[in-house]
Amino acid sequence: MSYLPSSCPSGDEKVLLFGLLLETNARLARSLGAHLESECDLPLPWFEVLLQLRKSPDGRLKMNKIADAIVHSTGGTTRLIDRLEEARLVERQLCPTDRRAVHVAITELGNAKLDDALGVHLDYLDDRLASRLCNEERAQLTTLLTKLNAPR
Amino acid sequence: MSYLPSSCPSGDEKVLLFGLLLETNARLARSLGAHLESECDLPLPWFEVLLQLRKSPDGRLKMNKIADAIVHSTGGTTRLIDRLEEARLVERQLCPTDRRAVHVAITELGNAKLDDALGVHLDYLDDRLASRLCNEERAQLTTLLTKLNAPR
DNA sequence: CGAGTATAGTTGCATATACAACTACTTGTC
DNA sequence: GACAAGTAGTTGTATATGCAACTATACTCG
Repeated sequence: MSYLPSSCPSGDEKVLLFGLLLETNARLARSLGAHLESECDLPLPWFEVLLQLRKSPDGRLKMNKIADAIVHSTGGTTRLIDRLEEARLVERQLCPTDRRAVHVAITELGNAKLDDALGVHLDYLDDRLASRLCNEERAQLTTLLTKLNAPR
Repeated sequence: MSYLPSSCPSGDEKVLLFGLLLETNARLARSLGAHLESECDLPLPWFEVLLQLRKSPDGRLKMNKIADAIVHSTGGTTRLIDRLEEARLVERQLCPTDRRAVHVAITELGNAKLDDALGVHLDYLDDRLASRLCNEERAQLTTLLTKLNAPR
């Protein structure tokens, strides 16, 4: 036995938009992850960490900043950084002003790996982003997502 | 020791847009998941399954359609449906025309749960979507994501 | 200064998911 | 109609992640 749709708005415009966002993101993340993994042997979360470190002015960030930037729990981030460190792509450093804190710094090997991965990523983006959205549309999307992402 | 950014384009416009998409999605999914979990005791993936079933004209879908719709592996979907079935929110049914296939149908209890969750979800969306993007912006976003999500 | 509170990070544990191998069934081809 | 190839779903196994409890350090206010 199955039951037919009730009157509740499963087809509501906002619900659909939200679902579309989840789905689009999941597909893109999955295909990028597969690319990076197969061509650079680099899991997507590792790539995200390296990218955040590169974006930071001195190539290092504290654990909690990384956790926030990549939207992981701090516990998960600890383990993720463990794995990156074991692969010599980053290293933990003492924070001179706060002995609780840890600086995570990208290594030379990490930078090389990231350069490699960025090459693959840019190709991927040309294929997957630029071929579907023109410059203006991408700018629009950036604006919209920025609004959506803004804290209240 | 740490190494400074190389010349490679970590700040490229497309790279940033992609990162913004990942981050926005992760934050939204996380906060919605927490809401649904705390207010309806319903994990987000369960909600996604129920929603897909509700959207289907007769309230049932085959395993592989579900897996595709929610962007999971088929193995992962098997276990997810196991859990939903154990909670009596869905049930597996024989497919009369293909004995390999399984129909997953939403139950009365599943429908009730979904109604409940949709209420919470709509409130969430008002707060989180509608307060940041006006109607026209949401329509724009839908268009852009649809293009981005389109198969090649 | 000392007690209480807040913050940074790690760890034990539970769980969700992916991947690959597998079974069962179906479809196409000769 | 039988064999080959393809498809639907499940299962074994490995792993990544979250949550909650914990340790260690820093801050605040009397």
